[in-house]
Amino acid sequence: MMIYQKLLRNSGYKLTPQRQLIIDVLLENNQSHLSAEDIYQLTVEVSPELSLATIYRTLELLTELKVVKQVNFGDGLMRYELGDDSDLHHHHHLVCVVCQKIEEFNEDWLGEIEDRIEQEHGFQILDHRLIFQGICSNCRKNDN
Amino acid sequence: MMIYQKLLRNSGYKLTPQRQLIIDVLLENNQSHLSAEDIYQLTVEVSPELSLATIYRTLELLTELKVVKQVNFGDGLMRYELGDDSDLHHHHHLVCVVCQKIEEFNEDWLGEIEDRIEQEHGFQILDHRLIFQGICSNCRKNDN
DNA sequence: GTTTTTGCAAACAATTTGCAGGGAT
DNA sequence: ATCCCTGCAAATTGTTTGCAAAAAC
Repeated sequence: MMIYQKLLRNSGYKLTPQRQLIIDVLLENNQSHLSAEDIYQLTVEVSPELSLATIYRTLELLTELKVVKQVNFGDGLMRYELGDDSDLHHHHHLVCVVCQKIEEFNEDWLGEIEDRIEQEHGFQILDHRLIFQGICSNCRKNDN
Repeated sequence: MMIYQKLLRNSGYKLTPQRQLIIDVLLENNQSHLSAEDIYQLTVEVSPELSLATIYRTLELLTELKVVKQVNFGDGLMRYELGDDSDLHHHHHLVCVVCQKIEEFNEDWLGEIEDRIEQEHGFQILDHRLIFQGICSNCRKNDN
């Protein structure tokens, strides 16, 4: 937590209790791809006065500082995940269309593909998003 | 256009003038990744009484019938593209963060990756979305 | 005591919905 | 005559913003 205080300070921001709480929630639910509303539901128990607006503002700030990354699964809202850049670049998602659960997996084979795209299209790649939609092993067992 | 009439009929729907017009606009702007609002702007010239609500309902219907596919580039609104499934599966996007232009490219190397995921995760893949964000060749030349 | 940061409520933008009228079969 | 389809306006949802008060330095 000292880490985050320092990180904010260095950029001219303060680690307020609200921001601390939001970061805590993100840390505790690391693999969960929380939405702003999800975070609100988790913080409201601890600190009912914390407003959704503050959550959005904090997430915007943390995104700017690269503490969190926004991910859009196309389900109508933004989701946020903690993580450092090096991880995230090789980190993708499997979204189950039955139970909506999101699995993660890591791979780095996009590297060579990116090289090819840069050569063939002259397109300088900064980031990518790869999302697979399908049916997870659990739902396949319960063959819905 | 007969094709679409048949397609709708077979599913119990009618090819109304409004639906026809929306399909025409999609056909004429095939590579354009139009949003609902874009389509509205294009139809309103021809047929000013056509409402945005009808466009949304038509796009929902066409999505259901697999005539169009929704694509979410994470820019806050849904975009729609015509196309048959076989194409779309090997069809990805390069989104320029400078000029917002969207290039397309086709590749099918995700096949082997999908096989691996199915084996390792027991996850049955139905679809995927791969989007690269970066700087297009044009914007690189004008070195912004 | 100035600068951040917050909570509240209002504003906003994209999309959806309820309903009553219009059109096709 | 029924059922599908449409336009309109209102509702909904996710997110952003203006402003005045509270907190941090």
